Amino acid sequence: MDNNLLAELLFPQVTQTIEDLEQRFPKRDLDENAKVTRFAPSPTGFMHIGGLYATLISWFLAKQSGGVFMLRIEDTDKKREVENGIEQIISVLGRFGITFDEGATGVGTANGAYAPYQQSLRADIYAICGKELVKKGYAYPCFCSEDDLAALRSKQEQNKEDDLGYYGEYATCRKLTYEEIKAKLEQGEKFTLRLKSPGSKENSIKLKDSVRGIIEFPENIMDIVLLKSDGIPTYHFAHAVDDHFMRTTDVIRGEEWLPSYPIHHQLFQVLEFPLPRFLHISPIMKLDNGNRRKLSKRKDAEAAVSFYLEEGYPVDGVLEYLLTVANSDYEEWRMAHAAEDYHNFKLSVKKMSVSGALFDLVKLNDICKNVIAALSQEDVIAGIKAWAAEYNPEFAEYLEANDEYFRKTVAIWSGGGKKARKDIFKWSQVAAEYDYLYQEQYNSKPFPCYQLPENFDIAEIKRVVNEYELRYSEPADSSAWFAGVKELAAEMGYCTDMKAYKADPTAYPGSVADFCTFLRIAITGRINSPDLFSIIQAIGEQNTRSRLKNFIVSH
RNA sequence: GGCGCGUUGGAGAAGUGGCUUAACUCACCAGCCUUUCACGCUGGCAUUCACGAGUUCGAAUCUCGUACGCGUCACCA
Repeated sequence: MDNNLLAELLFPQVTQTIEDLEQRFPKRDLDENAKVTRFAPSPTGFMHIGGLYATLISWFLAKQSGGVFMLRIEDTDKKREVENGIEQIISVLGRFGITFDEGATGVGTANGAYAPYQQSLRADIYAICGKELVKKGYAYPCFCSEDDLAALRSKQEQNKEDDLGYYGEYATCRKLTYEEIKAKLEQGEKFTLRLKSPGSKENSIKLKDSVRGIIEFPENIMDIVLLKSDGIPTYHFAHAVDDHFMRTTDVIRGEEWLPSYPIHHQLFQVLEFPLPRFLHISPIMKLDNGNRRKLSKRKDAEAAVSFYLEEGYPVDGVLEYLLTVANSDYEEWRMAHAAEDYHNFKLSVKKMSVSGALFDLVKLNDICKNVIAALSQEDVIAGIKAWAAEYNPEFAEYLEANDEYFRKTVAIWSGGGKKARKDIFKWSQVAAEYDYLYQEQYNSKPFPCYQLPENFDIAEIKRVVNEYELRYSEPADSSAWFAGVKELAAEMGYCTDMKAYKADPTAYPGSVADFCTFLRIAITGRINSPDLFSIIQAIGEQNTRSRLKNFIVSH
């Protein structure tokens, strides 16, 4: 068959050639070490934490090499698409401080010389490449229906074939003559364009993955679909065409793409495109019934990036956690460069792990605690307000109306420095964790929620609280307050000298520490809280008294 | 089932043939500091690197096999 004739029959509207595309999208004028990377999501309205992870790595590698970072939208599956999908991706990434040098900026809009960056807008480009492959004898139209393909599969399953799919002898449409094709087209039959794979299982190909090293595969033999019947390309074809014409130097993507690498390798080969570098990222896993599995969109709330925003995790904390997953020596770097911006960390491809890391929320929390603890009071206030404005309007309203009081309460537990408290790791904790500070004015949560110590009798605790309430008078300052507490504690038999107490704990009902714990429980409802005196001072005498009384009557 | 990837402590991991009696971080435990709560500090936490065999004077590091886990085999990405 004359391939040129077939190409014209299939793509009569296409007049340009790959040569034209090479000129339209010229090679980039960049330093040879500069990396051009991209994030290429489908706009399904869901940003996975793994996607953020991949983005972060791609972004670092591009930026640190003086390269280019792009956003390409892979909207080739209209069924899964979601409204505002593109905007959501851009906005969520923006919240994490990730911006693009070029790429889609919204539906149909873009910034950069290699536009469009939205695959659904690049149909002409794929058609040109498709036509070229037909001319070279590397592609042909396939008229098989879904049913035909299903029948083929079950036949192959019965034959116990190792490879299921459209290939070799099974690829019936390969054998169609020009006349048969023409007749089908004239009857209005739709076709998919398939690769005519020149591969053989006997041959092997090698991938030099940037983190995994050399991986060997048998050559691809599948006649995969290049263009769907609606003319939209499949991922594989779009990847080869776009990453070539966008001049990507490093394809960074999830490990799930590894098995289809032979297809991509072959596509680059038949298209006569030079191969970019590849880096396959291991997935972020979760332990489920003793087994590891990928973080799942359906089962795990923490799989969604929006989760961290809603919960009020500081975005830098999330990013720093992801950095430790990428390069575990990030933590050492962070300790050595406490004040430095994490963007200055040199991300190393060599140090990236090959096996999938378990997502560790506890560690994330620890990192976020440190991030918040290092913040100035003003930044803490701003962080809380910004979070509340978006996710807890009721609390935001309260903060707005009680700004002065709110600032006073924040001063109790924040402010950075060496002795910073590490009570909270996300903004949503503020109202919950410090509910005793906002009880009278903002009742988002029922109070009290007393936590009682295990080794003391409730009657004894009540005795102490009652006595304290009777003697209570507004303290002048912190040391006067504590002196009073000590005096009463001693009077009630409690040991006020910690050293003496430790030497013989059985000689006393408890220590002054225990004594304070009782008061703390009555006033704050919990065993741990910031400095008690500061709290008393913030909430005022009246509230302090009523809480002490309330504790007694409610137990 | 085919193909591919992986397996160092509870978690993330460093380590690529002798410098490792396996770093560092989180978690956990003990203690110290301390006028409460924290913060901080010190110490403990793998006689051993999935298992088996081999190469070597020497192996977590090299080779082979086994087991287990994961991924993938669409007109989805």
